[in-house]
Amino acid sequence: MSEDLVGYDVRKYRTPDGYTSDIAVFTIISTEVGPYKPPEKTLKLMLIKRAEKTNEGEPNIERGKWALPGGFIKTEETAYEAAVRELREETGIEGLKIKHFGVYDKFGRDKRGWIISNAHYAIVPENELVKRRAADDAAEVALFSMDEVFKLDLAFDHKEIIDDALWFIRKDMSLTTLAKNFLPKEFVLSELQGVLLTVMDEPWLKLDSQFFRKAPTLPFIEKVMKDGEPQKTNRWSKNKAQLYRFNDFDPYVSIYNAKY
Amino acid sequence: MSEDLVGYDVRKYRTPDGYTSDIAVFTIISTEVGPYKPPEKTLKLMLIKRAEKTNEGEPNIERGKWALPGGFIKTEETAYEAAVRELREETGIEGLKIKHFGVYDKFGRDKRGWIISNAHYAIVPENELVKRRAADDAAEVALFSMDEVFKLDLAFDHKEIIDDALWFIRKDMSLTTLAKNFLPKEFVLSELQGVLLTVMDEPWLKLDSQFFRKAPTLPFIEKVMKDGEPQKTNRWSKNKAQLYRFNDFDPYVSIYNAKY
DNA sequence: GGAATAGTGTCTCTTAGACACTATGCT
DNA sequence: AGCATAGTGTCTAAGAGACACTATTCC
Repeated sequence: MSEDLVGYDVRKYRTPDGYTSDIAVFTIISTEVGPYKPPEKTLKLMLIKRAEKTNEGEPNIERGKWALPGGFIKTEETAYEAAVRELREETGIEGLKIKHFGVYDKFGRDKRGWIISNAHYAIVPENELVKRRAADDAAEVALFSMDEVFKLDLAFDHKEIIDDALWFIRKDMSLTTLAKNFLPKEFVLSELQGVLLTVMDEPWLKLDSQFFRKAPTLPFIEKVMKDGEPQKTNRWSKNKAQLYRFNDFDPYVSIYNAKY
Repeated sequence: MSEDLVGYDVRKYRTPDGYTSDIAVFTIISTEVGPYKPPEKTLKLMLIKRAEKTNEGEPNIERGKWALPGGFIKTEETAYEAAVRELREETGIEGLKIKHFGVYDKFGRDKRGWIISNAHYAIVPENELVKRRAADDAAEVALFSMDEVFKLDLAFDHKEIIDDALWFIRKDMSLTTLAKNFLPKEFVLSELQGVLLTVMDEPWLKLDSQFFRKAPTLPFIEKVMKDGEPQKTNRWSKNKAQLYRFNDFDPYVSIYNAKY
């Protein structure tokens, strides 16, 4: 502690015992259900199984339980930078959407002392997940659907953090173009529909005729064109389908002129 | 630090030197412009002037500059609880809307060491602000309009925090019923219009005929009734105006079915 | 032809947006 | 009467929602 801090009552203003970043890594996994059919999509969360022993051979805290990847923040690093670094260390992936969504600082949440955790969520396109690998004190890495996650024995207060992460993902999926982080650069309307349906539950998304009419008019996506010709693919169907991409339009909505 | 933490490299995983809460206290001040006229409303922020000396007589850090109220978090307290406590200590007000919106943990933001700040915003209805008083190391308290705030010499990285707070207030005003925290329990449509206009800038809000037609249909406000009769007031006009209140409806919007 | 994906045609009903108009009450 | 606030009447055009219909391609 620097000398300027003398004069503050240490008993009253205790400094934290640790400062960490945790990351809820989400992806949407496509399960092929047959040729020329859009695959089923499921939202999955990456968790690691905590090792039995630390690197020093001591019994690890919360050993054997499933936990969010994360760890202590290094000197001269912010919580966000630590999240980026840890995601790279534990999965080998870079350049992803990472967002800070909360602070968990309740005394007693970690038995080792007053440990403050900064919670982030990250979105990984599924094709990037191939090269993931366990690291450091992580014994095992696995993907779970949300149903499965809440049946697990989770470490620390990670159940609460995951609950909150899910809430933020749903909110940001509705209010921002977060969906683009789950999709390839160029995609087909049924892929967008599939991603939205893994998280949102609005009737017009399910009715094809409504969705296919409305979606092309959304101001934040546009047809992929090449030499003046619209580009199409038959990735998922016998019939060719138009490719779309997200543009830079920044949507803004308000409850005061929404539909209800 | 508890014994379970031995084994972690202290040079690599430095613990923070301090953990604080800062609060951006907003209010909307009405300036009377004449009898039977709706008052002009202005968004204001409460700031305190940092004292020249600490309680111990030492020269204070960032002395003389204007700063957000806040302070160190006590043992076994969360950042949110500290914000509630500090707002009470510095203004004498309780039971307000307080929301955490960010963490400021960049190394070097405070010259005393690695001090992490949890930023909150709070909304105060203007009539509550009468009883405010300076406290602790605060020499002076004052309200500033946003124009004035950004001309001041602000302490630490508080300019950045205030910028962000303003962004969150605007967003939450559009997306939640935050406006109700600026209004009395029962209000008149022109009051709601005034509050929204201090922060938002949408054309239909300014056009009376559109606003007065649309607002009564919003699902989250309702007419105040008494004995089956709609309650009216002539608080602001010669003509009697209908009173409204917020109900418990929780609005939900999405960019995918909004208007553009 | 059959089956599946990817759309389009057309109708109805509601709402946004614009602008003129009425209602009330104080001076 | 004049003026200010607080609304309402009425028209037009755009969009939501529903359902039937077409288009393409593989088997």
